[in-house]
Amino acid sequence: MAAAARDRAAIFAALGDETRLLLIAKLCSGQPHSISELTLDSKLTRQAITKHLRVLQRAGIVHGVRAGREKRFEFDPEPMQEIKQYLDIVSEQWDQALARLKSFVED
Amino acid sequence: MAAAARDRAAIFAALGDETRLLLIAKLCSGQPHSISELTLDSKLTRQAITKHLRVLQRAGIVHGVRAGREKRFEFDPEPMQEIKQYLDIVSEQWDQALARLKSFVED
DNA sequence: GTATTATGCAACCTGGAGGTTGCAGGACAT
DNA sequence: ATGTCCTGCAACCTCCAGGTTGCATAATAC
Repeated sequence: MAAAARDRAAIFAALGDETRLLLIAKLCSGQPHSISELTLDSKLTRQAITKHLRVLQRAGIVHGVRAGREKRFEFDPEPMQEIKQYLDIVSEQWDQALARLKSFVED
Repeated sequence: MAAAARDRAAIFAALGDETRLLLIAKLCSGQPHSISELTLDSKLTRQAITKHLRVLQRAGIVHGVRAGREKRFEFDPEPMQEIKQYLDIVSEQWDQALARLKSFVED
């Protein structure tokens, strides 16, 4: 279950695009949105939005559900939790390093 | 101070590479490392590592300090804190959305 | 049945990310 | 003073991310 470095890098990479962050902002508010709806809020083509959604889906951040002739995408919180844990670990290591440095100086 | 979406995307993009995550892992443990030292742990060229360090530096995650003939890089925690806050906001929005859905169903 | 709407697929283009090699220059040891 | 070590710069290569256009197809509306 403990995601490998590759997986984390993939999640970060999926978040490393402004358009995709905007898509996440829309989808994490609860309501699923179809591709066409998401395209309306953007200056890009429907195909571009589709590709961005695929990137997010491959990272596990969203998933699509067929609903008749349209495909609704909804948010998936697990990957964000995963990298949040990772950021916590890094911060903790850094804080411990600072603490060691401080106690060394005070000796 | 409140980072724009572009800045966050840049930070995420900088973290979206396995090699750079490894560099961060080394540097967040406290001790600064020179480019040559960091190259030894990798299968890549010194130039490749240099480029990765520049990407991290442009995102504000590390900074380099000249020390004689070598340049030591050290970790910088602010950007990670920044995106951690962002992830908290997204999670909170999602939780609130779930809560609204739950209370709606229970009516 | 026909028109419209939502999506999928494929080809294509462009720029930049990631990587290498080669050379030049500053700093250190002896 | 000379050789060695660490770094910077520049040119180059390859490949894929991001974006577009055009056409095909399934589902809804009328």
